[in-house]
Amino acid sequence: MFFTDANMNPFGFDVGFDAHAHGQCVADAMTRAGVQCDRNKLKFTPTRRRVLEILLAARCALGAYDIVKVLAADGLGSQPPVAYRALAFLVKHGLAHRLDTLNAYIACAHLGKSHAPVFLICRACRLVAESPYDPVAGCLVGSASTAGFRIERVVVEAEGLCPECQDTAV
Amino acid sequence: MFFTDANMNPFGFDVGFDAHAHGQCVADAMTRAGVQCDRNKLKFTPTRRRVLEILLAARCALGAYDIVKVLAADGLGSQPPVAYRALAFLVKHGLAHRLDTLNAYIACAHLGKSHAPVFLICRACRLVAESPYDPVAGCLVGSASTAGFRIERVVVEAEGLCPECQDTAV
DNA sequence: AACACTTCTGTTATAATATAACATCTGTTA
DNA sequence: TAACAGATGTTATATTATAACAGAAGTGTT
Repeated sequence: MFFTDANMNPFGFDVGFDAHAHGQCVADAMTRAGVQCDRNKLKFTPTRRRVLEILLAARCALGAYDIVKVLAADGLGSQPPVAYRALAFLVKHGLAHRLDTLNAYIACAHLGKSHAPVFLICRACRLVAESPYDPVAGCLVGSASTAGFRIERVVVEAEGLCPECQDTAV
Repeated sequence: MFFTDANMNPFGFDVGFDAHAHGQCVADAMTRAGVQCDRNKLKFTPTRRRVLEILLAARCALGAYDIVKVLAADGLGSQPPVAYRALAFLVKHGLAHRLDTLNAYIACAHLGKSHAPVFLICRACRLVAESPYDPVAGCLVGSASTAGFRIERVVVEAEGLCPECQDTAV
């Protein structure tokens, strides 16, 4: 796993689901997601549930078509729009994130907290560490708005190798 | 244009080619690119030249297939790999950048200086401001390496509206 | 219950982005 | 000149994403 200190590093990165009973962790996250949807009067439908479950279980970034395959195997819709719609819902409501540098999706590791996330992405195993606070965005927003630019979204993604992959990967 | 103070804001963003004789500016940038290629023993072939010229002239982010269309009109290769190869060359050697949030490409606004760029991207007009220094990366790299993660590349892209587009765009 | 309304689902088709693979050409160097 | 590395041209295909429309399911109103 990435970090030893209670799964956190000083910067606040959190791998989310590692070095523990993962099944329980997924279940907990699903419960929290359900509560959050209820509170916000969002419909946590079977497809949306299942897609979040798939992302949580995977622990690493999945492409939309990876999701399509699993859904099809499950007997849920087997066409791309089914997965894309569920992913759009999850991303819109902060239950998952899209990684623009990978064209991939990952479950949110900080459910419930509003945040502009920062990612560390291992290019070998695709494991992703997510930090909930974004020092960059803060800095950028102030500076850009001084210049008259109105920032709506900041993407910060760092690619590299996680400790596990540094020996084996090229 | 974005910034009034000599085309720079306090953060260092630079739109590169605005509010001036753009043709001359493109020509200058092409010359600098040529010099840089010579110095590094890189082959600045006609297709590569032309693609950089197209990006410089456009001033905003272009998709690979925008390039393909122009190349085809020029009688240079008309198939996608022609454009992708030239873009790969330009990006690899720092003459252009890829914007991962847009799947688009833009000429480098800071030729010759090695830099990990930060972008402000207007989602309406696709004009892009580029900062050559990356305070984020510095911060991230230190923190991530403490955690054992080896960062190889950091992507920082802020999307929003430039001053020109804030009134007209939704 | 019947209705209008909105949202979600299922499906077909297609758009947009990107690369694999291979033959050929070109310049450089031994 | 032969051998090599790298650049180009071309065909085909992979990968990622969305448009469009019909139908089903929930919600609220009369």
